[in-house]
Amino acid sequence: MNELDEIDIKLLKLLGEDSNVTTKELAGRVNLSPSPVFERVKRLEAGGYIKKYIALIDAEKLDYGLIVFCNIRLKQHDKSIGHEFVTDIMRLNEVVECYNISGDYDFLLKVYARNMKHYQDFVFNKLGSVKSIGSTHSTFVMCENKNSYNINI
Amino acid sequence: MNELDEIDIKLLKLLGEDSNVTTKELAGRVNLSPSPVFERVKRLEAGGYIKKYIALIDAEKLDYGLIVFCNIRLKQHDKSIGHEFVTDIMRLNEVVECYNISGDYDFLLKVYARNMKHYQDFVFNKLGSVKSIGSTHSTFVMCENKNSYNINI
DNA sequence: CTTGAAAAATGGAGGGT
DNA sequence: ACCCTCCATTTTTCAAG
Repeated sequence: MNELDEIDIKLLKLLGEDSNVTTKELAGRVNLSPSPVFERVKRLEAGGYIKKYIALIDAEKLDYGLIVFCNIRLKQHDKSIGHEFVTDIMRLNEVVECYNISGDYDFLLKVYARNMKHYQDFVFNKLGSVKSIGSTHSTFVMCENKNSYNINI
Repeated sequence: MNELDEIDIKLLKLLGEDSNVTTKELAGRVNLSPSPVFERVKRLEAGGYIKKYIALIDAEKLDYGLIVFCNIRLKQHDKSIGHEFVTDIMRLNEVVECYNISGDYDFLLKVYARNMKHYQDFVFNKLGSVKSIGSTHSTFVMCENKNSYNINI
């Protein structure tokens, strides 16, 4: 699969906002019949343009109302320490996202916690036992103004 | 809807990772028949535990391979300036996420750009024309090690 | 891309524990 | 209150044109 035309882009946009639409509905939106739309979507899936389909779960409803961005500086910067850090961090289910970043810190984590007490416990007991960590700096989210989960095309 | 039992949590977990599973498949995973599973999922949707279903689009495939976390400090901190900033920022389609945060900066944006040149253009021309912004600080993502998009329960 | 038809999933009725 | 089996309807999926 090489190039996407405008209809493919439109389909990606629509599915990126709501994947529960029927092929029929999608077809109506792009002025085609269901079959070609079905084929296009399958092609977008096979080509890796659509990675997967997920349900978005409301973290607040599950009493995980606190979002924290946790900056992390490693003790050392060789490859094995970095790899060790990532595998350690992957096991922590409070960590939803992990990025290797430029700047003063090495990694940025997005963390979901129930409350401050829970976050404190996370930092002291869970991060505290990850040996590759040098120091951390937490930035607390006061309000999530926008999260589209996808590129806006 | 008040309490979730273990089966509901399991269903949320499964759907949060892959929402393309059939009710039958889900039923097998939680050792129930399709009907009660179907009813539970509908209850989870109606109760707001499942916010929506989306397709995850591969940004790199669409030539948006650069992720930047952009910290923003406002000029002033009254409510109307904050509101003005958020509405201005919402219009920028490079901005995927926007958080009101604690600390040295007021907002944290997650930005998708095609490349450095595009990001430079975004900062100078798009952020540059948002009057409420005082200063910015960009942190570039070198590697996205993990992104589960959902709470890990 | 269209039509059209087989296969499968959804979503509900009715009954049982 | 919760679950099950069964069935009509809708949707998906895949031919052939």
